[in-house]
Amino acid sequence: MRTEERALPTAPRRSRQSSAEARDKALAATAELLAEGGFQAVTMEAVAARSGVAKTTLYRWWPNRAAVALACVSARMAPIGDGGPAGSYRERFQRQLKATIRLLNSAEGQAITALIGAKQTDPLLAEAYSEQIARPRRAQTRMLLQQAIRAGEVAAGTDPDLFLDAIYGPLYYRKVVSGELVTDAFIDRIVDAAFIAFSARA
Amino acid sequence: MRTEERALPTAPRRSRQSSAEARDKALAATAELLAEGGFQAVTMEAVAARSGVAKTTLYRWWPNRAAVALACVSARMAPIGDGGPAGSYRERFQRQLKATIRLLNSAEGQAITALIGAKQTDPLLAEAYSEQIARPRRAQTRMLLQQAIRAGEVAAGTDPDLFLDAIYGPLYYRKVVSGELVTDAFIDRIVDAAFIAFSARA
Amino acid sequence: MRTEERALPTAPRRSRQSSAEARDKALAATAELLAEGGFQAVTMEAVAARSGVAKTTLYRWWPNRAAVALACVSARMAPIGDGGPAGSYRERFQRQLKATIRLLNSAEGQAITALIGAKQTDPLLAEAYSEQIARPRRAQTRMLLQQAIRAGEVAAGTDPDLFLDAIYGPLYYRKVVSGELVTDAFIDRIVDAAFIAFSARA
Amino acid sequence: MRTEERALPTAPRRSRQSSAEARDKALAATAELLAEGGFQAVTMEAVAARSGVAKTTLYRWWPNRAAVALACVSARMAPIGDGGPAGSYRERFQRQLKATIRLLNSAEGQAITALIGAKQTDPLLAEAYSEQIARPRRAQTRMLLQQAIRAGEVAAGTDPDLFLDAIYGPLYYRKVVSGELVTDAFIDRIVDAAFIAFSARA
DNA sequence: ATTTAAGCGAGACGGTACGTCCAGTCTTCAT
DNA sequence: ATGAAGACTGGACGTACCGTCTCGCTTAAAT
Repeated sequence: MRTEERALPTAPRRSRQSSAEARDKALAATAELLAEGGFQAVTMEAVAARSGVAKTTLYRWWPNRAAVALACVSARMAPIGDGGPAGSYRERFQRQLKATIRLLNSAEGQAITALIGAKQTDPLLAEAYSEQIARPRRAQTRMLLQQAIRAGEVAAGTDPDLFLDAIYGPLYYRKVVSGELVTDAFIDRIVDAAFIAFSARA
Repeated sequence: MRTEERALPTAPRRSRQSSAEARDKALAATAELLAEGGFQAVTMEAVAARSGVAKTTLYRWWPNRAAVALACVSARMAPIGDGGPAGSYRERFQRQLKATIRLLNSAEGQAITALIGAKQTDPLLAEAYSEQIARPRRAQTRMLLQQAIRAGEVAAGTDPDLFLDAIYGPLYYRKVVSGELVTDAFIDRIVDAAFIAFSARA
Repeated sequence: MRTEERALPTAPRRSRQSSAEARDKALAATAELLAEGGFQAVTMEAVAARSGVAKTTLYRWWPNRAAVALACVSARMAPIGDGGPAGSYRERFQRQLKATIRLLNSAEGQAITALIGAKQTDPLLAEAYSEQIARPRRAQTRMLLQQAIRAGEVAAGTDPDLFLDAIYGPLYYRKVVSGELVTDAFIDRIVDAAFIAFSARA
Repeated sequence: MRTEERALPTAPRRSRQSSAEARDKALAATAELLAEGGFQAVTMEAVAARSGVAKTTLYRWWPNRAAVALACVSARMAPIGDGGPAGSYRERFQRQLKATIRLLNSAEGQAITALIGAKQTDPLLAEAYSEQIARPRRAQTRMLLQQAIRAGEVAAGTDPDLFLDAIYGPLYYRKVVSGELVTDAFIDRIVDAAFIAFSARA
């Protein structure tokens, strides 16, 4: 079960009907290319050829291939769940992180890590990633944390970003930096550790 | 992709003087290019032009530009310190992480994060990165952790990789994924949390 | 970088104007562009942007950029003079050719030679050029020649086109084909030669 | 712009073999394209596609499509004849001009007039045209004229360029500027006129 | 002392993709 | 219902690097 679906900050404000059509065709083709060959396969030429949208039009709307891929991922990425209503907040976080790693391991997730990779050398992409991917997801997880704090499972004065980085950090670190497999057991123990360190009684 | 240089095919290795010379010139040029324009500037053409080493020769030793950059960084990166002898192991870890983030924030660090970015879509580079950068550093930090365990500051049964990912994960997460600034206070608190969660008495 | 679509410019100001008004504005803009950057600068996009006339409207009136430039030149080109009343017809022709070469050397003349260039690969433009530029001018010079014939300076049976091509040909040849400078002395001698060859006594 | 291939730097003792091969293939494809669709059809993309030579390589040797077409025409254009040995010099010039107009009316000639057109707005092409097409042909016709002068058919003091422009000018004028048909009779009469105007007795 | 071939510089080559410009067409919307 | 605004497809442009491929040259090792 999902919480209420928040609209992503993508507000397609278009004044031309056909522009939305071209945009949709382009993003659909991008999604196909992502699924087939990953981020590498998302070249402007390929998107243009696949979608029937002229390259000129692609460049009218996005400055480069990373922006296209980002728009595609951002538009299609399922919103983060709240881990369901059942169980403790510790368990809900564990479910949330497991959902996250499943997403990152999917074909769509390959696009996300590729975008994280690409933004290391592209400040504009980094900014766009923050706005469209990182911040919305962080906002959602922060809400769950605040509930956990109100429920007394996490200490009252806990810095939300510190806590969330403490649990999401190891996950992304393994996925993006060290390349080690992220197991459910790893997630359980990382979340356990955070709930110990930031427990109300600590 | 191979880590350092490729093995020469023939056993009777004629140690030609200039091969090492060409390799050194190439890496020196790479270091300059990294400093000047980051990883983006390290193209095979630029390295060849800058170093006076023929492109052919570069490809004889490295399969692509990422491998060259990796060899350069790997050769020049200072080994991780052990945090110095003074103070508790908690403090030594904090010093070690602060040294790490200073490295990542340097010009050389831009190359490292760029390589982490590039390896998201290049499995051979990912493997080479693991071999040359990640594993050696992890081995060093694991030794420090084992000392901390022997000293009783960390619980005896602690999984070293779990503990180390718990402290390095948030650091790299901020640097590579979220892009937020990594402050000394953040490091202190992350390490504090890990020492609480994995303390001997837990 | 923009994530979704780039911002559309605001405040679309639309006001209707008469067709003649649009045509005049377009030709005025064309004249400016011709003066600034020659025929190369006369693109439909540039004329539209400069004049405030929509590209659609330009295409309603002219089939392509060459036609626009031609219309501009044709509308603004001073009619050929008759060399003034004074002197012999030989001298009047010499004055007329000198005026022609001065025109061709002017900024407007650059447009004319560019149009002559463009019509080599554009039959419609070639036809339009003939109608609007070549024929009217030839008609004027033919009248002068007929006067010269009546005055006895040129032989009675002279084919007008042959005579006129004999004097205008070398001028345009130098200007358009060989690129050599056309001096007043060259014109004098070419006209002299024609008057010798086609003199009444020949 | 360079005429044929760009000057190799120093020490061109490198294998010119492969470069000549690519050059030949490119020019052969260009000739086909010229024959099929005229100068318009000679695009770098088309030459590359047709010849199997990479676009990069085309740009290595020629700066733009006009230069390619020029190199093609220049390499394949038959040298001007001397009009054959028989008859008077007047007749030899008439034969020479008739051969010239036949050339200009051929498929190859379309390329020449198109190049003359293109050079109106491309100074580098204009220079290359002069060097490779105009000057060599003028040198040949000037030799014939000098023989005519020595033979007493043309006055001794005649300026060669003036005489030659007087006969070639009307030909090119009709072909390039006015678009009128150039008949054999027209050529005969133009040459007659020049021989009258510049006759030894004049 | 003479081969001999590995390693080298130089750089041309076929390619892929880039990002841009402009052409000419088509749709929408305001007046 | 006209015409300005401007989005669209499409073709070609000229550039940057890629990774591959001869070439000859140099020189150390093995004769």
